[in-house]
Amino acid sequence: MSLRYALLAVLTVEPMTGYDLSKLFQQSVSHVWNAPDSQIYPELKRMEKDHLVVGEEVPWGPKGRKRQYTISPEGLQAFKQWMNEPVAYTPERDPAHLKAAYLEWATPEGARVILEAHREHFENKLSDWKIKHQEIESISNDLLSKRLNAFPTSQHKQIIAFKLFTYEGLIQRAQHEIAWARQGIELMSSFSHN
Amino acid sequence: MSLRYALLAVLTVEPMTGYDLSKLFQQSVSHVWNAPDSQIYPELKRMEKDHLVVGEEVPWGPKGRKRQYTISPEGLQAFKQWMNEPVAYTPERDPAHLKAAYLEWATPEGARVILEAHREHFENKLSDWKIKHQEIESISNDLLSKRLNAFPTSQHKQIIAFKLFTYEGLIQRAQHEIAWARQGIELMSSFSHN
DNA sequence: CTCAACTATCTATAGGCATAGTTAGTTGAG
DNA sequence: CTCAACTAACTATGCCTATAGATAGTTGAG
Repeated sequence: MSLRYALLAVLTVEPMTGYDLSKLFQQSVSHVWNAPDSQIYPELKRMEKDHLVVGEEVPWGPKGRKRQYTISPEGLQAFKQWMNEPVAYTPERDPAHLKAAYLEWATPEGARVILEAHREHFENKLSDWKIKHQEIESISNDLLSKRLNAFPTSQHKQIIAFKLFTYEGLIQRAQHEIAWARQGIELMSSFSHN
Repeated sequence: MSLRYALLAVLTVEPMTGYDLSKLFQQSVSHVWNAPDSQIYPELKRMEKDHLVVGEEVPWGPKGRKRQYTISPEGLQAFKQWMNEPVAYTPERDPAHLKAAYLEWATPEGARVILEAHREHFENKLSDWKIKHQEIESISNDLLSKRLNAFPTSQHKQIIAFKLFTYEGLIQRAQHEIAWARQGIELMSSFSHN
């Protein structure tokens, strides 16, 4: 159900088409909540049916048409309500730690590859999240600029602070995962050296 | 697809019924991979159809029957193969960080409640994971004892080391999440104090 | 003996999600 | 002018998962 609210969050900035939202998700929102377009289009339709957004056909070129979605007062209220509810935590389902618990079944090389891949995976994440953090700090992100413009200057500091806080959390998590993978690699070495 | 391998991992120790596996998941495996019984029973059937496990009806009391599953050579091979493949990372989908990025839409009290709940959620996890860690260290876990008995003593240190490594990672992650929530709570305070 | 708690298994339903297409119009470089 | 790249939107399929409930036998405390 979070997809719905992730979409509403973006639509608080300005009206957008499914395509716009899909691109935005690929570029930026997907760092915290990934969704392919095949999920976004039907969800927007459902949201329209539930009156959370208003869809409107707008021309695009001579013959083309596109559907632009605007958040409705009802949608804004639903979003605010969700924003004041505690997070719905999903049950633990961690493929990396599941596999780690049974590494004795892997060959030494296999275990090493798995741990190296873990490190690499989170090093990529780390670099993505650091870029996002930088973007927020320097307000070089288009969507953030627009968002800030819709709020009084007095609130800008807060809005930025929450986004930096979010990405700082992700950066720290990535660093933790990298450190953990390194521990595992060291553990492997300690086994092969005796 | 991880559920299948989580089940195989447990079945490497000894044959079990769906009920046994379901209880085990609730008590211990669910710390890394949660699954309700309604998922376990049909998955076991599918695994039997795929010849990864062999099901056998055994009597239970005077009239009762239960179905016990034994891992097959084919199942063991499939498990070992999975254990030598890199982890299949799922796309980012983090409800807590999604919400955190838009905390300016929550009321100050709402934001505080969300952050406190995050801290509490991971404090509960932390205590669960610490208990598991302790259990592994002292080998007071039944399943682990049985697992060790099936391996030569020379390998015990390694098997234990990997399990400790797994739970150490989870413990560190919980500590990171708790620290992050605290940072957020402090951030909230800094706003209300001026 | 009886009842509650537990063991054991399974069904149903609906939603979320991954993956892989399909169709049609637009735009800009060469 | 034409073609590739892009914009735009959607469909299909199947798996995975959440939640809820159904059914039947067993065991042990009192």
